[in-house]
Formats: sequence, structure tokens, C-alpha cells
Amino acid sequence: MKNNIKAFRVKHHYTQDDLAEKLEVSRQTIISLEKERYNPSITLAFKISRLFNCSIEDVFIYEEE
Amino acid sequence: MKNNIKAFRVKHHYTQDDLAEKLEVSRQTIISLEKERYNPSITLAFKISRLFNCSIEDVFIYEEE
DNA sequence: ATTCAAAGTCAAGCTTGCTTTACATTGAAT
DNA sequence: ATTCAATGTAAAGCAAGCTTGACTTTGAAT
Repeated sequence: MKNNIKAFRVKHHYTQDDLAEKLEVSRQTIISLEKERYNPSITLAFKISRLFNCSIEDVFIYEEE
Repeated sequence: MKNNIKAFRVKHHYTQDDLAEKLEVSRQTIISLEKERYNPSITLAFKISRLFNCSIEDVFIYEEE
């Protein structure tokens, strides 16, 4: 699973800290997601896409296997 | 978070077992998801929506808080 | 009334998402 | 050359998703 979180974040001029606060998660979580160390929960994925006014599919790119 | 998994499953004439197999998860997982005992991982959410040829947003209805 | 597939419950255990804390690196501005 | 905000790493622990296995309930068909 790939994601465009960093691109969206930068486009909105948010720091990782800003984003973490808006999403009500820790900064570590943002770092880990941007570095694609793990996938977000579906709840967090929804929060992220809502914040950026787009669909989950716009932010997260699913690749089988 | 609400979901329409059962509706989609029935529409496609799948049993819980069929669906579990196609998604490569246990039948317990299907039951738990249909009963909304917990949310799926985003990977599983993608698999489900792909199987039903729709978007994650079509199957899962996010409600804040 | 039985039977059988489908749907359901319960509980224990593993895996993965997320938090917290503490510390290190980068890079741009002065 | 320093400084400071932003980004990064590491590790331990809690919480949520998923599995397995064994057993129960439902309901439609014969």
C-alpha cells in the first residue's frame, strides 16, 4: 500500500506536528505512515481523506498482495 | 463506522464462507465485520470494495467520533 | 420430526496499528 | 559556527484486528 500523505500535507503547508494534532494522533504515527512503515486503520484513513477533502482512494494506493 | 458488507454479500449470492475464502480471511472475521464488532484493516477494506467493484466509501460509512 | 447448511457465540492467542519517551539528524536563517 | 524548528530513529507497551477451534442456534427442505 502506497500513500500520498506527505504530498498532501506539504501542499496544505502542515508540519507533521500540525497534521498529527488535526488528526488526533501522535507525530510518530504521521512519520510512520509517511515512511510507509505500516498502514493506517480505516478510521484514520477516513480522517485523513476527509481532512484533505478527497477520497481514501486518492490518498492510498492499494496494490494486491 | 457502518458497513454494507452483508447487503453486498447477499446481492452476490455468497455465503460467509465463500466471502471469507475470496478475501483470504477467516469466517469469524466476516461475521465480526457484518455485526460491526470491529472495523476492518484498510487492506481488507480495499479487498472487499475491489471484490464488489466499488469504492471503500460505498461499503463503509464513516461517522465522526 | 430430522437433517443439514448457514449463521452465530465464546475464548485464547498472535499480529499490527498507535502511543509515549527520550534522543539524533537535517537544513535553513541568522 | 550556532541555533532552532522540523524531521527522524529506537524501544517498550497498550489496543485493535484477525485466527483458530470447539460448540450452539436458526431455518428451510425433505
